[in-house]
Amino acid sequence: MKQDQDTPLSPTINDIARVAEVSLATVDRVLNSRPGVRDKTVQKVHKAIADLGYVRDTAAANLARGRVYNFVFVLPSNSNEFIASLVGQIEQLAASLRRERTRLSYVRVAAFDPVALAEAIDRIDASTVDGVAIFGPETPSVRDSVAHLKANGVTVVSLVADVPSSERDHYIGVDNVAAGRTAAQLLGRFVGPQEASILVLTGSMLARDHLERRLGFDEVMARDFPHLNILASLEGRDDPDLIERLLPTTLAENPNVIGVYSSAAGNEGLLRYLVTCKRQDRPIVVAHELTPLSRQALLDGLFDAIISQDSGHLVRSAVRVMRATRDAIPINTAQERIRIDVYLKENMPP
Amino acid sequence: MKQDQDTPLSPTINDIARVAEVSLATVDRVLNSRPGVRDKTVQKVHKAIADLGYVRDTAAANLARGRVYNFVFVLPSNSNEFIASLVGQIEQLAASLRRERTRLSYVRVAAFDPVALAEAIDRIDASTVDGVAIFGPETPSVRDSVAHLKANGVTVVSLVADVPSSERDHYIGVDNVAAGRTAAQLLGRFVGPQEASILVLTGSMLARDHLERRLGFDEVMARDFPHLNILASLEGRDDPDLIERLLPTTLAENPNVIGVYSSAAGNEGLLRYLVTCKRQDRPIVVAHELTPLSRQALLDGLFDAIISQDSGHLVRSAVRVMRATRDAIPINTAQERIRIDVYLKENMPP
DNA sequence: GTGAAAGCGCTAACAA
DNA sequence: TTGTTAGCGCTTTCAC
Repeated sequence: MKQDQDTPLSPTINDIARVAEVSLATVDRVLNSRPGVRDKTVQKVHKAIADLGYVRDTAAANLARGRVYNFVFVLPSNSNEFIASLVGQIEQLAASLRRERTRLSYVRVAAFDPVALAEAIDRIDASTVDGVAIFGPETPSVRDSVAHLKANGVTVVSLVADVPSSERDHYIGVDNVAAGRTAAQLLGRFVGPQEASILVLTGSMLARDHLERRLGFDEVMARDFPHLNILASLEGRDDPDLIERLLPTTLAENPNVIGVYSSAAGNEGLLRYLVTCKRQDRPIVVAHELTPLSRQALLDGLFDAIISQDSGHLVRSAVRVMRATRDAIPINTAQERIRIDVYLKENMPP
Repeated sequence: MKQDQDTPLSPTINDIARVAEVSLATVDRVLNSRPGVRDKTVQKVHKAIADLGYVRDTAAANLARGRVYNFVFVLPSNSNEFIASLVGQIEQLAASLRRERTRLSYVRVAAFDPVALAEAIDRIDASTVDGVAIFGPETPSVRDSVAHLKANGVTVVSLVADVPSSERDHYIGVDNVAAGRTAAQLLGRFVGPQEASILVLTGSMLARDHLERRLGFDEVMARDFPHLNILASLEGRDDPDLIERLLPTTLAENPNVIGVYSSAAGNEGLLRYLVTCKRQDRPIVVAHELTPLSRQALLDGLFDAIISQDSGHLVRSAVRVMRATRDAIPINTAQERIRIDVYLKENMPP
């Protein structure tokens, strides 16, 4: 390519029709692989497409079709900052996507409740909805509901927590095992070489993302930091109050804790505990998700690092992937890969 | 919004024309703020737009306009992996943007050479090019060339290294001061509390990005790690061979170096030196830009962390910003902010 | 099996 | 100052 400033106009279906000596309608039939065209004609058209290097103008196609994309997000109803930020991103993107014939909406479902989730999925009207992005636990009933949606031609992606055995078209979220590994590497390096204990706060071992993080964390801790003793997880159910209550007891039983990995939501409870600690007794803390609270904690030196995933990217990526799946065009996997972001107070976005 | 599955069709200019009791052409004139419409009529149309909540369909507008975006990237001609990856991203995106009426091309210009850069910019044909993304040093002659382009209606963005005083419309790249700060925080924590020296490798102090990184680095080192002695920068001019030659001398003169911050390109030279070190003598290394070479170094334990910026994101962002500027539609600053990525071997993309 | 023609939402001559 | 009309590239009846 290099500098190619002259702009040879792209060929259109008119050019193809002319070259292949058929009508526009026939070209269209071939392009959309609709039936009712003789094999020989199909070949002619394909040849013309190849010869001219034709690429279809999706915008024009969607305009003609009158296509309006309608996507629904299904989110947990417990409201922590991460979910709130997801909601905010959906609403913001919904506004700006209006000019692109794309409608976004969301429904909320009780957290950690597979039955409610399956019901919510079943309530989605497959005739008006083009795609659904689901953030929730995976169970057989959920899988059935997803399969049913898909059978009705709806695109389904999983969000934040994958549901690998289900029928989803794509997973939009980080590799949670790798996120756990990253947390371990960071925390292990930050606490230094002394022998001591590490506390892991988790949400629910039913949540696949939480489980995977713990797996990755343990793996790297065992491999690279054998002098550290990893305590059994504290299940906080993403509930700040519960966490605040559980922490003092656990830490009293284990006076040797110099590091904490907060692998789920509920940072607020942890922070309420941390501010009560004397400066020099405070453990090194690695937590998840950059939110107003955790960013302040980073600034204040209460947290030492944050592992995060960009909620804006999650939402935009979900929409792009659902749209591309709908249009049967390829997706840019590099662009859609959700990064495991590492934030220190120095590289936080403003 | 919540669940809003019924899809009320968006109003079109036809609806506005009907409500405002004017013709399509008049609505169009108002929408594009073209002259020749009575004030009163303008008001009527604006009222109808507001009442109906109209948003213009950009795809249809571009189709009708027959608009084809033509963007040119100006890149340094010295080829290190980072620039190679930028080129790869441009070529890849160019291919996929064909379906979106957008043409991408690039020109290469001698690195660290303001005169050549200004000449290259002057050679760009403002009548066929809609936007230019420039990665290069800022000098008065460059500023003049940029101003000239802009005067001819071309959108100009700076890429990777900002040129704040010039006339560019936007800067696409990381905050390099913050990147330097991040490197310092990471390196300072990783090397531990012992008194020792840190070596900083830079490219050229003429390059604004390199300079800014050094500033940020020094700032945090002085603030948080006063026990570390930061040596004067080694200017490697992004040249692996030069770096490989300079390193042994410098390190012999400063036997106490336990950490290296490689703040520019030329990692290859550093690596050639590192493999010759005995395992236990190797310094802790924080480098810039995730590339095939640096990712392997991370895996091999030769590098301890990488500060990076996503080349795919840079290129996509540049294109989106140039397009939005051209269409005078708002840009999503959160989406266009280039992250300061921190990579450990655990969170590298595959 | 294939083609002609109308139309998606918007723009741009050209008239009036 | 305003309106009419013919497209942009593609899809979709409805004929043949």
